[in-house]
Amino acid sequence: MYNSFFFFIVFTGFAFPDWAYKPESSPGSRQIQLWHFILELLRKEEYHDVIAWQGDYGEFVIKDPDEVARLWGVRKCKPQMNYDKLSRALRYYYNKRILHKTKGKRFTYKFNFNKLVLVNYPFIDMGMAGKYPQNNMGPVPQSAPPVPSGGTHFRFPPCTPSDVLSPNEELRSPTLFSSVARRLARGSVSDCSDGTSANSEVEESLSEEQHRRGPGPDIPAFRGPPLPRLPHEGIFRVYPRPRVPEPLSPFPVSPMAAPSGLLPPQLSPALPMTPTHMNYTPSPTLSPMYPGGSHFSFNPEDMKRYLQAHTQSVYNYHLSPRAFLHYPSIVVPQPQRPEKPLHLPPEEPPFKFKLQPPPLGKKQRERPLEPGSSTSSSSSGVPQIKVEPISDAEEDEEDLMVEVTDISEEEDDEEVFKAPTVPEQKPLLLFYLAGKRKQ
DNA sequence: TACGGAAAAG
DNA sequence: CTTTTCCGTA
Repeated sequence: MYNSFFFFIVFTGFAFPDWAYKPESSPGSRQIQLWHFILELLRKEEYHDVIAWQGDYGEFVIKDPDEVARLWGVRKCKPQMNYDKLSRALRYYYNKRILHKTKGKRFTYKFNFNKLVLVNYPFIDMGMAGKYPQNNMGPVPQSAPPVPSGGTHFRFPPCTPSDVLSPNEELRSPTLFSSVARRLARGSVSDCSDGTSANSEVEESLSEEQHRRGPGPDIPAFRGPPLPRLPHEGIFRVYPRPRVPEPLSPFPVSPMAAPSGLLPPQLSPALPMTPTHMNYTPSPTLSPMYPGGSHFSFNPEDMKRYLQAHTQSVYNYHLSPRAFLHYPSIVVPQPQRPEKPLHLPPEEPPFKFKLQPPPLGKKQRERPLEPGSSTSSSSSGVPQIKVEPISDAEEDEEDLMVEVTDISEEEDDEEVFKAPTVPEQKPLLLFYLAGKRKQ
């Protein structure tokens, strides 16, 4: 049922923005993208002197810009690559929300994903864990996502999502998700593919991982054994039971590994200065995720709350709902509004919005009309709008927004609605969709 | 050092 | 589309 998808997603913290789903290497995938490359370097301790997690959660510092640029150049077969160019590419991620700059800190950028999934789903292996158990010295950067390495793959709990969420709680739209499927096919990956010596370092280590067979504690993330129907599942892994933190893991201690009493403290280290704004944070005892024993416990009520909170946080952290869209059958529960149908009337948004022009890149500004584009229904009709919360001067303005994308038609993204995060326990969210355009 | 426009490339 | 390349501005 759709539930399995949804459940899986929620459960595994699959609510990453779509960019986070691109597999490191998948057949037919495209060229590797910079953000992914950065992630690769970050998870390998051999590059810790060049680039490493540092600072706030999700923050990383490029210690040696020239080297990073060089490596990138090697990977992309662009010998002329330099930090200036690389950084330009990085800046293009700002609007995409993949990254943002940590102002005041030189060469420091921050990934936009952590707050949510990583914080709430510490047991998910995003592939950030190093594969080199030895050598973990130094203080663990809190900036690194909590990634216990090793562990079993997620399994659906004994109860189905429907046990937790009633149908009407779903935010569901068949058309909405229709286009999603095709996106699944999109890959992103890597290899310059020439296999030349040029791809040395990074490539080499990657290859090593990539060619490794069979799931193991050290399996590189992004490549776990595939679960049926979930092409990307390899990206994340769930750790149902406590494990000993891996030395190399960015995190000193895996939240999951700790005894219940320690859980709370351990969850936070990852996000020291960044408030989570969760309406509900699963406690060791309450959280269905908590591996109090060897298995999950699923208290319907808790689960329900958990899921709701999670979903809410997904939006709060502006992880684009697009993430959900990858799964045609998934549905998003409406946070804090369990009993109501999800479709919010566009006319009555739960929040105050400030209309803002879409973060158009120049590309959108000047969009030559395309003759004969059958799919271009969007251009004329629905205006693209981006809504931004009026008030929310948070330290993390961006992260506090709710972002919604409408994909009623094709795939796409850019029409984004943002709603302010509702502090405390207000009902949150969401979104809804409006027109969208094809990119 | 950082940002972002422009245009080109793949 | 994403990234590369170039560049003016702050």
